[in-house]
Amino acid sequence: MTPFAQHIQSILPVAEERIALIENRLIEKQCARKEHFLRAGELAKSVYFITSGCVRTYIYDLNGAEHNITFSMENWWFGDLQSFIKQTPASFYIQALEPTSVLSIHKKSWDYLMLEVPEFSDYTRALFRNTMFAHENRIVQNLSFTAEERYQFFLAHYPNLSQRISQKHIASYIGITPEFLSMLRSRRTE
Amino acid sequence: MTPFAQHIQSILPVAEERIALIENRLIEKQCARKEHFLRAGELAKSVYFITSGCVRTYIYDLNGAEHNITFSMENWWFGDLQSFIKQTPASFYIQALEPTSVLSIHKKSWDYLMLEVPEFSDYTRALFRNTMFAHENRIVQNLSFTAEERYQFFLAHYPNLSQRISQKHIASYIGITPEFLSMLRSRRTE
DNA sequence: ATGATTTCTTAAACTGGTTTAAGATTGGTT
DNA sequence: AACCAATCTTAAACCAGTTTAAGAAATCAT
Repeated sequence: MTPFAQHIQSILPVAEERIALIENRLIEKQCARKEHFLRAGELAKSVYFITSGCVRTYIYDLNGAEHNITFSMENWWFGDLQSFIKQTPASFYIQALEPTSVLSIHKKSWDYLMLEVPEFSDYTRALFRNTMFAHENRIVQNLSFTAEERYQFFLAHYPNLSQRISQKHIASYIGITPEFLSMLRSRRTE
Repeated sequence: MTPFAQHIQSILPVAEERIALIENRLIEKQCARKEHFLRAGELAKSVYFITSGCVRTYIYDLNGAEHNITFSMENWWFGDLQSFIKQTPASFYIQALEPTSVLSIHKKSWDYLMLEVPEFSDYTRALFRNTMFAHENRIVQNLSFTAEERYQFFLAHYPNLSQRISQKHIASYIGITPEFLSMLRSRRTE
């Protein structure tokens, strides 16, 4: 069984020949480190499932500073979903942090599967629900955790990622400067 | 047509007799100002659609300070969805800010409708997707906006709410103290 | 209406996190 | 191996937002 099929099975049980209907629509693609899958202003024509590597999704604020919104790694989907679903211009940049291999699905295939393969719409409903919960938890943390607590939570919940991603990017993700993160870390190990 | 039926129609087209199947499962309920629909630790047995009034969803942090996570008003659903869907203990408190009338749906009715009424599962998929997008936008704002920008965004996007809700609660929602919000406001009108 | 309670404002002292800057360390490229 | 660029660290000055406190204004209950 492919990693993608295993992933679907981990979310909800689907017969293998039905999974094949989905996999037929996926297209393999590679991106080198630092290459972009998407830039703000473009139209998101696909979303992507990572088979190896990792990416960051980020924006620029009004002062031109970058803010990392999400990291994604193996067996996660990524993409600018609002742009993809509504077919409006993207607000996110998405960049490979490592050489990254993905399975991409085009909007036309997505719409086809949503109509014709009920298992796919069940699967995406579960994905969206999980994402909604994850986002809700992150909002709660942003409102009620200190910088140090957000950093500890990140370490505890994404131990793999914290090895693979530079502190600069982690700092941006939890909403602090790299200098302050460096200070938090030295304070911890003293 | 009832306000609830109108609401569904505004999300996706559904035949009126199918909407009736959903409405049959809804139960009217009232809460006085300051009463709670739910408390952290309880099991969320229902979620609620507001026909009049408004509520706040909030948590306590480790220091015992409250943080408002969401406000909800007419034609919005509210509830601790993670508790409701997963049937785990709630992490949120939900309190009426005004005398509030709701239509509640019990978990058993929800599960029934999800299985037996495809229009309902389509409708909830759309709701979840919209909520996911709204949460994503809020995360972006929390990372990239200043307190003043978050306040201006709140005023622009929820003009009704900002009339009905105390500044203390708005301050908590945007993640600042009431004193600092008061200062921002006086600075603006100078 | 009246008093009691909660909310809002103002202001001074304070703190968590930023900015600036410069040096040390790591990593990528040839 | 050696260079160049990017990342990480440290530290001092700084600022956005908090804390504390006390008075003014609005809201609530009787």
